[in-house]
Amino acid sequence: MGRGKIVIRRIDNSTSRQVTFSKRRNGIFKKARELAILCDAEVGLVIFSSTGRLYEYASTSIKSVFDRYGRAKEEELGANPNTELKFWQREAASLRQQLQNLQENHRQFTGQDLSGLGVKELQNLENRLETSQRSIRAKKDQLLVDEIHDLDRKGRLIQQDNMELYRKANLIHQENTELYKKLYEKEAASEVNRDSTAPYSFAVVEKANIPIHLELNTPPQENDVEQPAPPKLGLKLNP
Amino acid sequence: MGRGKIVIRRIDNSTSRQVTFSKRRNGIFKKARELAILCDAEVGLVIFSSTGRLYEYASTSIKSVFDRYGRAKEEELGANPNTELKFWQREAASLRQQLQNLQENHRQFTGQDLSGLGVKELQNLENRLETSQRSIRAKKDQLLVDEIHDLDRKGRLIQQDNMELYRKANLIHQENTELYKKLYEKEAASEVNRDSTAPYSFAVVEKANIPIHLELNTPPQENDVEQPAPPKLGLKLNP
DNA sequence: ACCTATTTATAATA
DNA sequence: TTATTATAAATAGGT
Repeated sequence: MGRGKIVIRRIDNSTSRQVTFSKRRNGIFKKARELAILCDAEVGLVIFSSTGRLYEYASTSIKSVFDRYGRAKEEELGANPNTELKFWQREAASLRQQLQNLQENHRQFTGQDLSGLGVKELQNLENRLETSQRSIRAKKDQLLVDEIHDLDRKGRLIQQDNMELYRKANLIHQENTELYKKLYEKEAASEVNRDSTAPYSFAVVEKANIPIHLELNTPPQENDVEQPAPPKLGLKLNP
Repeated sequence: MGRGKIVIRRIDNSTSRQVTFSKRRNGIFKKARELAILCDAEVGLVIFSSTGRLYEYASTSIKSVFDRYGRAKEEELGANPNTELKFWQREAASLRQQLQNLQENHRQFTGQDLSGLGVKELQNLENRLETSQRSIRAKKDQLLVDEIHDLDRKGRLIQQDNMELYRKANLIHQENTELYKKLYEKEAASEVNRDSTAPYSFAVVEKANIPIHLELNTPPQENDVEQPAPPKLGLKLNP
Protein backbone atom coordinates (compact mmCIF):
# COMPACT_ATOMS: atom_id res chain seq x y z
CA MET A 1 0.00 0.00 0.00
CA GLY A 2 2.28 2.58 -1.20
CA ARG A 3 3.54 4.00 -4.42
CA GLY A 4 4.80 0.60 -5.36
CA LYS A 5 4.40 -3.01 -4.34
CA ILE A 6 7.18 -4.53 -2.24
CA VAL A 7 8.26 -8.08 -1.47
CA ILE A 8 8.52 -9.13 2.13
CA ARG A 9 12.23 -9.56 2.65
CA ARG A 10 14.83 -7.80 4.75
CA ILE A 11 15.39 -4.22 3.56
CA ASP A 12 19.06 -3.91 2.80
CA ASN A 13 19.26 -0.13 2.92
CA SER A 14 19.71 0.71 6.54
CA THR A 15 18.00 4.07 6.38
CA SER A 16 14.98 2.74 4.50
CA ARG A 17 14.82 -0.08 6.96
CA GLN A 18 14.79 2.35 9.88
CA VAL A 19 12.12 4.48 8.26
CA THR A 20 9.95 1.55 7.40
CA PHE A 21 10.40 0.20 10.91
CA SER A 22 9.23 3.48 12.37
CA LYS A 23 6.15 3.68 10.16
CA ARG A 24 5.13 0.09 10.45
CA ARG A 25 5.79 0.05 14.17
CA ASN A 26 3.28 2.84 14.63
CA GLY A 27 0.92 1.03 12.31
CA ILE A 28 1.05 -2.24 14.16
CA PHE A 29 0.67 -0.57 17.54
CA LYS A 30 -2.39 1.22 16.24
CA LYS A 31 -3.74 -2.08 14.92
CA ALA A 32 -3.07 -3.76 18.25
CA ARG A 33 -4.87 -1.04 20.13
CA GLU A 34 -7.83 -1.15 17.74
CA LEU A 35 -8.06 -4.92 18.01
CA ALA A 36 -8.04 -4.76 21.79
CA ILE A 37 -10.76 -2.13 21.88
CA LEU A 38 -12.99 -3.30 19.05
CA CYS A 39 -12.93 -6.96 19.98
CA ASP A 40 -12.48 -6.70 23.71
CA ALA A 41 -9.24 -8.69 23.61
CA GLU A 42 -6.13 -8.63 25.77
CA VAL A 43 -3.17 -7.84 23.57
CA GLY A 44 0.52 -7.74 24.33
CA LEU A 45 3.09 -6.73 21.75
CA VAL A 46 6.83 -6.52 22.22
CA ILE A 47 9.21 -5.38 19.49
CA PHE A 48 12.98 -5.15 19.52
CA SER A 49 14.40 -3.10 16.68
CA SER A 50 17.46 -4.33 14.82
CA THR A 51 19.43 -1.82 16.87
CA GLY A 52 18.19 -3.46 20.06
CA ARG A 53 15.73 -0.82 21.18
CA LEU A 54 12.61 -2.06 22.94
CA TYR A 55 9.09 -1.01 22.01
CA GLU A 56 6.07 -2.40 23.72
CA TYR A 57 2.33 -2.19 23.78
CA ALA A 58 -0.16 -3.92 26.01
CA SER A 59 -3.89 -3.37 26.30
CA THR A 60 -3.60 -4.12 30.03
CA SER A 61 0.03 -4.52 31.01
CA ILE A 62 2.90 -6.62 29.80
CA LYS A 63 3.10 -8.33 33.17
CA SER A 64 -0.56 -9.22 33.05
CA VAL A 65 -0.22 -10.62 29.53
CA PHE A 66 2.92 -12.59 30.42
CA ASP A 67 1.33 -13.99 33.57
CA ARG A 68 -1.79 -14.98 31.70
CA TYR A 69 0.33 -16.53 28.99
CA GLY A 70 2.28 -18.47 31.62
CA ARG A 71 -0.92 -19.68 33.22
CA ALA A 72 -2.42 -20.62 29.85
CA LYS A 73 0.61 -22.66 28.85
CA GLU A 74 2.19 -24.75 31.57
CA GLU A 75 5.06 -25.62 29.25
CA GLU A 76 7.62 -23.38 27.53
CA LEU A 77 8.41 -20.31 29.57
CA GLY A 78 5.70 -20.44 32.20
CA ALA A 79 6.50 -23.64 34.03
CA ASN A 80 10.25 -23.40 34.24
CA PRO A 81 10.89 -20.41 36.51
CA ASN A 82 7.72 -21.17 38.36
CA THR A 83 8.86 -24.66 39.38
CA GLU A 84 12.28 -23.34 40.26
CA LEU A 85 10.72 -20.71 42.47
CA LYS A 86 8.55 -23.34 44.13
CA PHE A 87 11.59 -25.55 44.63
CA TRP A 88 13.41 -22.85 46.56
CA GLN A 89 10.33 -21.96 48.55
CA ARG A 90 9.95 -25.59 49.55
CA GLU A 91 13.66 -25.78 50.32
CA ALA A 92 13.40 -22.73 52.57
CA ALA A 93 10.33 -24.12 54.33
CA SER A 94 12.06 -27.44 54.91
CA LEU A 95 15.18 -25.79 56.29
CA ARG A 96 13.09 -23.55 58.51
CA GLN A 97 11.34 -26.62 59.87
CA GLN A 98 14.63 -28.40 60.54
CA LEU A 99 15.95 -25.30 62.23
CA GLN A 100 12.92 -25.07 64.49
CA ASN A 101 13.17 -28.75 65.41
CA LEU A 102 16.81 -28.41 66.26
CA GLN A 103 16.17 -25.23 68.19
CA GLU A 104 13.50 -26.90 70.26
CA ASN A 105 15.77 -29.86 70.80
CA HIS A 106 18.58 -27.59 71.84
CA ARG A 107 16.31 -25.60 74.11
CA GLN A 108 15.34 -28.81 75.85
CA PHE A 109 18.96 -29.81 76.06
CA THR A 110 19.71 -26.44 77.57
CA GLY A 111 16.87 -26.83 80.04
CA GLN A 112 15.21 -23.66 78.77
CA ASP A 113 11.98 -25.24 77.64
CA LEU A 114 11.08 -28.39 79.50
CA SER A 115 7.31 -28.05 79.24
CA GLY A 116 5.48 -31.11 78.04
CA LEU A 117 8.21 -33.53 78.98
CA GLY A 118 7.58 -36.56 81.15
CA VAL A 119 9.79 -37.98 83.85
CA LYS A 120 11.13 -40.66 81.52
CA GLU A 121 12.11 -38.11 78.88
CA LEU A 122 13.71 -35.88 81.47
CA GLN A 123 15.66 -38.82 82.80
CA ASN A 124 16.83 -39.59 79.28
CA LEU A 125 17.84 -35.97 78.77
CA GLU A 126 19.73 -36.00 82.03
CA ASN A 127 21.61 -39.11 80.98
CA ARG A 128 22.54 -37.57 77.65
CA LEU A 129 23.82 -34.47 79.42
CA GLU A 130 25.79 -36.72 81.70
CA THR A 131 27.39 -38.34 78.68
CA SER A 132 28.16 -34.96 77.11
CA GLN A 133 29.68 -33.76 80.32
CA ARG A 134 31.85 -36.84 80.54
CA SER A 135 33.15 -36.27 76.99
CA ILE A 136 33.85 -32.65 77.70
CA ARG A 137 35.55 -33.34 81.01
CA ALA A 138 37.66 -36.03 79.37
CA LYS A 139 38.67 -33.67 76.58
CA LYS A 140 39.43 -30.89 79.01
CA ASP A 141 41.46 -33.16 81.24
CA GLN A 142 43.30 -34.47 78.21
CA LEU A 143 44.13 -30.92 77.19
CA LEU A 144 45.37 -30.06 80.65
CA VAL A 145 47.41 -33.22 80.93
CA ASP A 146 48.93 -32.57 77.51
CA GLU A 147 49.86 -29.10 78.54
CA ILE A 148 51.39 -30.31 81.75
CA HIS A 149 53.40 -32.93 79.92
CA ASP A 150 54.61 -30.28 77.53
CA LEU A 151 55.63 -27.98 80.35
CA ASP A 152 57.33 -30.86 82.08
CA ARG A 153 59.30 -31.71 78.96
CA LYS A 154 60.37 -28.11 78.50
CA GLY A 155 61.24 -27.92 82.17
CA ARG A 156 63.51 -30.93 81.85
CA LEU A 157 65.24 -29.44 78.86
CA ILE A 158 65.86 -26.19 80.69
CA GLN A 159 67.07 -28.11 83.70
CA GLN A 160 69.55 -30.02 81.59
CA ASP A 161 70.78 -26.74 80.15
CA ASN A 162 71.09 -25.33 83.61
CA MET A 163 73.01 -28.34 84.90
CA GLU A 164 75.37 -28.01 82.01
CA LEU A 165 75.84 -24.33 82.75
CA TYR A 166 76.30 -25.09 86.45
CA ARG A 167 78.99 -27.59 85.62
CA LYS A 168 80.78 -25.18 83.34
CA ALA A 169 80.49 -22.43 85.90
CA ASN A 170 81.99 -24.74 88.48
CA LEU A 171 84.88 -25.55 86.18
CA ILE A 172 85.47 -21.86 85.58
CA HIS A 173 85.25 -21.30 89.30
CA GLN A 174 87.93 -23.89 90.00
CA GLU A 175 90.07 -22.45 87.27
CA ASN A 176 89.52 -19.02 88.72
CA THR A 177 90.45 -20.17 92.21
CA GLU A 178 93.66 -21.66 90.95
CA LEU A 179 94.46 -18.47 89.09
CA TYR A 180 93.84 -16.44 92.26
CA LYS A 181 95.98 -18.86 94.15
CA LYS A 182 98.80 -18.46 91.69
CA LEU A 183 98.35 -14.70 91.71
CA TYR A 184 98.37 -14.69 95.53
CA GLU A 185 101.54 -16.76 95.64
CA LYS A 186 103.13 -14.38 93.20
CA GLU A 187 101.98 -11.32 95.14
CA ALA A 188 102.95 -12.89 98.48
CA ALA A 189 106.36 -13.39 97.02
CA SER A 190 106.63 -9.75 96.02
CA GLU A 191 104.53 -7.77 98.61
CA VAL A 192 101.72 -7.85 101.28
CA ASN A 193 98.20 -8.49 99.91
CA ARG A 194 94.50 -8.67 100.93
CA ASP A 195 92.14 -11.69 100.77
CA SER A 196 90.55 -12.33 97.41
CA THR A 197 86.81 -12.31 97.09
CA ALA A 198 84.74 -14.79 95.17
CA PRO A 199 85.23 -14.29 91.44
CA TYR A 200 82.60 -12.15 89.79
CA SER A 201 81.71 -14.75 87.19
CA PHE A 202 80.67 -17.31 89.77
CA ALA A 203 78.53 -14.84 91.69
CA VAL A 204 76.54 -14.26 88.54
CA VAL A 205 76.02 -17.96 88.06
CA GLU A 206 74.76 -18.40 91.58
CA LYS A 207 72.29 -15.56 91.17
CA ALA A 208 71.12 -16.79 87.72
CA ASN A 209 67.85 -18.57 87.19
CA ILE A 210 67.78 -21.83 89.02
CA PRO A 211 66.61 -24.80 86.93
CA ILE A 212 63.06 -25.79 87.79
CA HIS A 213 62.13 -29.41 87.71
CA LEU A 214 58.47 -30.01 87.04
CA GLU A 215 57.57 -33.48 88.14
CA LEU A 216 54.46 -35.33 87.00
CA ASN A 217 53.91 -38.69 88.58
CA THR A 218 57.51 -39.54 87.90
CA PRO A 219 60.17 -40.14 90.55
CA PRO A 220 62.96 -37.58 90.57
CA GLN A 221 65.95 -38.58 88.47
CA GLU A 222 68.92 -39.45 90.61
CA ASN A 223 71.50 -39.98 87.88
CA ASP A 224 73.35 -36.75 88.55
CA VAL A 225 74.54 -37.54 92.05
CA GLU A 226 78.20 -37.23 91.19
CA GLN A 227 77.85 -33.65 90.00
CA PRO A 228 77.37 -30.80 92.42
CA ALA A 229 73.56 -30.79 92.04
CA PRO A 230 71.79 -27.49 91.30
CA PRO A 231 68.85 -26.60 93.55
CA LYS A 232 65.60 -28.38 92.63
CA LEU A 233 61.97 -27.31 92.77
CA GLY A 234 59.70 -30.34 92.89
CA LEU A 235 56.21 -29.32 91.61
CA LYS A 236 53.75 -32.14 92.14
CA LEU A 237 50.59 -31.60 90.08
CA ASN A 238 48.79 -34.92 90.36
CA PRO A 239 49.57 -36.24 93.81
CA MET B 1 -10.76 0.59 5.05
CA GLY B 2 -14.00 -0.91 4.41
CA ARG B 3 -17.39 -0.07 3.00
CA GLY B 4 -17.81 2.42 5.81
CA LYS B 5 -15.80 4.23 8.41
CA ILE B 6 -15.97 2.91 11.96
CA VAL B 7 -15.20 4.40 15.32
CA ILE B 8 -12.79 2.52 17.53
CA ARG B 9 -15.01 1.31 20.35
CA ARG B 10 -16.10 -2.09 21.53
CA ILE B 11 -18.32 -3.82 18.96
CA ASP B 12 -21.53 -4.68 20.76
CA ASN B 13 -22.80 -7.28 18.33
CA SER B 14 -21.12 -10.49 19.41
CA THR B 15 -21.06 -12.05 15.98
CA SER B 16 -19.62 -8.96 14.31
CA ARG B 17 -17.09 -8.72 17.08
CA GLN B 18 -16.02 -12.32 16.52
CA VAL B 19 -15.75 -11.81 12.76
CA THR B 20 -13.81 -8.61 13.09
CA PHE B 21 -11.52 -10.24 15.64
CA SER B 22 -10.79 -13.03 13.22
CA LYS B 23 -10.04 -10.70 10.32
CA ARG B 24 -7.98 -8.18 12.26
CA ARG B 25 -6.13 -10.91 14.12
CA ASN B 26 -4.93 -12.32 10.82
CA GLY B 27 -4.11 -8.81 9.71
CA ILE B 28 -2.01 -7.95 12.73
CA PHE B 29 -0.17 -11.26 12.64
CA LYS B 30 0.67 -10.62 9.02
CA LYS B 31 1.84 -7.11 9.93
CA ALA B 32 3.95 -8.48 12.75
CA ARG B 33 5.59 -11.03 10.49
CA GLU B 34 6.25 -8.41 7.81
CA LEU B 35 7.74 -6.01 10.32
CA ALA B 36 10.04 -8.69 11.69
CA ILE B 37 11.25 -9.67 8.23
CA LEU B 38 11.43 -6.28 6.57
CA CYS B 39 13.08 -4.51 9.45
CA ASP B 40 15.02 -7.36 10.97
CA ALA B 41 13.24 -6.94 14.31
CA GLU B 42 12.34 -9.40 17.03
CA VAL B 43 8.60 -9.36 17.51
CA GLY B 44 6.39 -11.08 20.04
CA LEU B 45 2.63 -10.79 19.95
CA VAL B 46 0.16 -12.40 22.33
CA ILE B 47 -3.59 -12.03 22.00
CA PHE B 48 -6.36 -13.35 24.21
CA SER B 49 -9.77 -13.21 22.59
CA SER B 50 -12.75 -12.06 24.62
CA THR B 51 -13.67 -15.75 24.93
CA GLY B 52 -10.24 -16.41 26.51
CA ARG B 53 -8.62 -18.19 23.60
CA LEU B 54 -4.90 -17.63 23.20
CA TYR B 55 -3.26 -16.62 19.91
CA GLU B 56 0.41 -15.94 19.64
CA TYR B 57 3.06 -14.96 17.17
CA ALA B 58 6.77 -14.55 17.66
CA SER B 59 9.44 -13.98 15.07
CA THR B 60 11.80 -16.11 17.16
CA SER B 61 9.93 -17.62 20.12
CA ILE B 62 7.76 -16.27 22.87
CA LYS B 63 10.25 -17.47 25.47
CA SER B 64 13.08 -15.67 23.72
CA VAL B 65 11.07 -12.46 23.53
CA PHE B 66 9.98 -12.70 27.17
CA ASP B 67 13.50 -13.41 28.36
CA ARG B 68 14.90 -10.54 26.33
CA TYR B 69 12.14 -8.31 27.64
CA GLY B 70 12.99 -9.33 31.21
CA ARG B 71 16.65 -8.66 30.64
CA ALA B 72 15.92 -5.32 28.99
CA LYS B 73 13.70 -4.11 31.83
CA GLU B 74 14.83 -4.85 35.35
CA GLU B 75 11.51 -3.53 36.62
CA GLU B 76 7.93 -4.63 35.88
CA LEU B 77 7.66 -8.33 35.14
CA GLY B 78 11.29 -9.16 34.47
CA ALA B 79 12.70 -8.24 37.82
CA ASN B 80 9.88 -9.51 39.94
CA PRO B 81 10.19 -13.30 39.53
CA ASN B 82 13.90 -12.94 39.20
CA THR B 83 14.29 -11.04 42.46
CA GLU B 84 11.76 -13.31 44.11
CA LEU B 85 13.76 -16.33 43.03
CA LYS B 86 16.94 -14.73 44.32
CA PHE B 87 15.19 -13.83 47.55
CA TRP B 88 14.25 -17.43 48.22
CA GLN B 89 17.68 -18.66 47.23
CA ARG B 90 19.23 -16.24 49.68
CA GLU B 91 16.67 -17.23 52.29
CA ALA B 92 17.54 -20.90 51.85
CA ALA B 93 21.27 -20.17 52.03
CA SER B 94 20.80 -18.14 55.19
CA LEU B 95 18.70 -20.83 56.83
CA ARG B 96 21.18 -23.50 55.83
CA GLN B 97 23.94 -21.45 57.46
CA GLN B 98 21.93 -20.99 60.65
CA LEU B 99 21.20 -24.68 60.70
CA GLN B 100 24.87 -25.56 60.35
CA ASN B 101 25.84 -23.15 63.11
CA LEU B 102 23.25 -24.56 65.42
CA GLN B 103 24.22 -28.10 64.52
CA GLU B 104 27.85 -27.41 65.34
CA ASN B 105 26.83 -25.71 68.54
CA HIS B 106 24.67 -28.65 69.45
CA ARG B 107 27.38 -31.11 68.53
CA GLN B 108 29.71 -29.30 70.91
CA PHE B 109 27.05 -29.28 73.56
CA THR B 110 26.64 -33.00 73.02
CA GLY B 111 30.37 -33.53 73.25
CA GLN B 112 30.45 -35.06 69.78
CA ASP B 113 32.80 -32.56 68.23
CA LEU B 114 35.13 -30.89 70.67
CA SER B 115 38.00 -30.31 68.28
CA GLY B 116 39.42 -26.85 68.24
CA LEU B 117 38.15 -25.91 71.67
CA GLY B 118 40.40 -24.61 74.39
CA VAL B 119 40.30 -25.38 78.07
CA LYS B 120 38.44 -22.17 78.82
CA GLU B 121 35.74 -22.92 76.27
CA LEU B 122 35.41 -26.46 77.50
CA GLN B 123 35.07 -25.21 81.04
CA ASN B 124 32.35 -22.81 79.90
CA LEU B 125 30.57 -25.64 78.10
CA GLU B 126 30.79 -27.80 81.17
CA ASN B 127 29.26 -25.07 83.28
CA ARG B 128 26.41 -24.60 80.84
CA LEU B 129 25.74 -28.32 80.89
CA GLU B 130 25.78 -28.18 84.65
CA THR B 131 23.13 -25.47 84.54
CA SER B 132 21.02 -27.44 82.08
CA GLN B 133 21.29 -30.49 84.23
CA ARG B 134 20.19 -28.56 87.28
CA SER B 135 17.12 -27.26 85.44
CA ILE B 136 16.25 -30.71 84.23
CA ARG B 137 16.76 -32.33 87.60
CA ALA B 138 14.65 -29.66 89.23
CA LYS B 139 11.88 -30.17 86.69
CA LYS B 140 12.04 -33.93 87.08
CA ASP B 141 12.00 -33.75 90.85
CA GLN B 142 9.10 -31.34 90.66
CA LEU B 143 7.21 -33.79 88.49
CA LEU B 144 7.92 -36.65 90.85
CA VAL B 145 6.95 -34.64 93.90
CA ASP B 146 3.73 -33.57 92.21
CA GLU B 147 2.91 -37.17 91.43
CA ILE B 148 3.64 -38.21 94.99
CA HIS B 149 1.44 -35.47 96.34
CA ASP B 150 -1.30 -36.57 94.04
CA LEU B 151 -0.97 -40.18 95.12
CA ASP B 152 -0.89 -39.10 98.75
CA ARG B 153 -4.08 -37.10 98.29
CA LYS B 154 -5.81 -40.03 96.64
CA GLY B 155 -4.51 -42.30 99.37
CA ARG B 156 -6.00 -40.09 102.05
CA LEU B 157 -9.36 -40.08 100.32
CA ILE B 158 -9.36 -43.84 100.12
CA GLN B 159 -8.31 -44.07 103.73
CA GLN B 160 -11.18 -41.85 104.78
CA ASP B 161 -13.55 -44.05 102.86
CA ASN B 162 -12.06 -47.07 104.52
CA MET B 163 -12.35 -45.58 107.99
CA GLU B 164 -15.96 -44.83 107.32
CA LEU B 165 -16.52 -48.37 106.19
CA TYR B 166 -14.64 -49.68 109.22
CA ARG B 167 -16.86 -47.64 111.53
CA LYS B 168 -20.00 -48.91 109.84
CA ALA B 169 -18.71 -52.44 109.99
CA ASN B 170 -18.07 -52.05 113.69
CA LEU B 171 -21.57 -50.74 114.27
CA ILE B 172 -22.97 -53.70 112.40
CA HIS B 173 -20.74 -55.97 114.43
CA GLN B 174 -22.04 -54.56 117.70
CA GLU B 175 -25.59 -54.85 116.45
CA ASN B 176 -24.82 -58.38 115.40
CA THR B 177 -23.32 -59.23 118.77
CA GLU B 178 -26.38 -57.93 120.52
CA LEU B 179 -28.62 -59.91 118.26
CA TYR B 180 -26.60 -63.02 118.97
CA LYS B 181 -26.85 -62.27 122.69
CA LYS B 182 -30.61 -61.98 122.50
CA LEU B 183 -30.81 -65.12 120.45
CA TYR B 184 -28.61 -66.94 122.99
CA GLU B 185 -30.76 -65.79 125.89
CA LYS B 186 -33.85 -66.98 124.08
CA GLU B 187 -32.31 -70.35 123.27
CA ALA B 188 -30.91 -70.75 126.80
CA ALA B 189 -34.38 -70.18 128.10
CA SER B 190 -35.76 -72.96 125.88
CA GLU B 191 -32.94 -75.54 125.53
CA VAL B 192 -29.15 -76.29 125.87
CA ASN B 193 -27.04 -74.42 123.33
CA ARG B 194 -23.43 -74.03 122.07
CA ASP B 195 -21.25 -70.81 122.05
CA SER B 196 -21.76 -68.50 119.14
CA THR B 197 -18.88 -67.81 116.82
CA ALA B 198 -17.97 -64.39 115.49
CA PRO B 199 -20.52 -63.23 112.97
CA TYR B 200 -19.59 -63.87 109.39
CA SER B 201 -20.07 -60.29 108.28
CA PHE B 202 -17.42 -58.99 110.65
CA ALA B 203 -14.85 -61.54 109.53
CA VAL B 204 -15.22 -60.20 105.99
CA VAL B 205 -14.58 -56.67 107.14
CA GLU B 206 -11.42 -57.65 108.94
CA LYS B 207 -10.07 -59.40 105.86
CA ALA B 208 -11.03 -56.52 103.53
CA ASN B 209 -8.47 -54.16 102.06
CA ILE B 210 -6.83 -52.10 104.74
CA PRO B 211 -6.60 -48.35 104.07
CA ILE B 212 -3.08 -47.31 103.13
CA HIS B 213 -1.80 -44.02 104.38
CA LEU B 214 0.86 -42.49 102.14
CA GLU B 215 2.78 -39.97 104.09
CA LEU B 216 4.94 -37.28 102.55
CA ASN B 217 6.72 -34.98 104.90
CA THR B 218 3.54 -34.51 106.87
CA PRO B 219 2.96 -35.74 110.41
CA PRO B 220 0.30 -38.44 110.71
CA GLN B 221 -3.13 -37.10 111.56
CA GLU B 222 -4.17 -37.98 115.11
CA ASN B 223 -7.72 -36.63 115.06
CA ASP B 224 -9.34 -40.05 114.93
CA VAL B 225 -8.22 -41.30 118.33
CA GLU B 226 -11.74 -41.86 119.65
CA GLN B 227 -12.68 -44.26 116.90
CA PRO B 228 -11.29 -47.77 116.77
CA ALA B 229 -8.44 -46.95 114.39
CA PRO B 230 -7.92 -49.08 111.29
CA PRO B 231 -4.41 -50.40 110.68
CA LYS B 232 -2.06 -47.90 109.07
CA LEU B 233 0.78 -48.28 106.61
CA GLY B 234 3.15 -45.36 106.85
CA LEU B 235 5.09 -44.99 103.59
CA LYS B 236 7.84 -42.47 104.04
CA LEU B 237 9.20 -41.26 100.68
CA ASN B 238 11.26 -38.24 101.63
CA PRO B 239 12.70 -38.91 105.04
C1' DA C 1 -16.03 -17.66 3.36
C1' DC C 2 -16.40 -14.47 -0.41
C1' DC C 3 -17.07 -9.88 -2.54
C1' DT C 4 -15.96 -5.19 -3.15
C1' DA C 5 -16.54 -0.33 -2.13
C1' DT C 6 -14.15 2.23 0.69
C1' DT C 7 -10.93 3.33 4.24
C1' DT C 8 -6.38 2.96 5.86
C1' DA C 9 -1.51 2.14 5.66
C1' DT C 10 2.50 3.12 3.70
C1' DA C 11 6.44 3.32 -0.23
C1' DA C 12 8.55 6.64 -2.55
C1' DT C 13 9.88 11.05 -2.39
C1' DA C 14 11.08 15.41 -0.63
C1' DT D 1 11.92 12.72 12.02
C1' DT D 2 7.89 14.66 9.36
C1' DA D 3 4.93 15.72 5.29
C1' DT D 4 2.97 14.56 0.87
C1' DT D 5 0.70 11.61 -2.14
C1' DA D 6 -0.05 7.81 -5.24
C1' DT D 7 -1.05 3.39 -4.61
C1' DA D 8 -1.24 -1.14 -2.23
C1' DA D 9 -3.48 -3.44 1.43
C1' DA D 10 -6.90 -4.11 4.84
C1' DT D 11 -11.33 -4.60 6.02
C1' DA D 12 -16.70 -3.26 7.01
C1' DG D 13 -20.82 -4.51 5.54
C1' DG D 14 -23.39 -7.36 2.81
C1' DT D 15 -24.17 -12.22 0.71
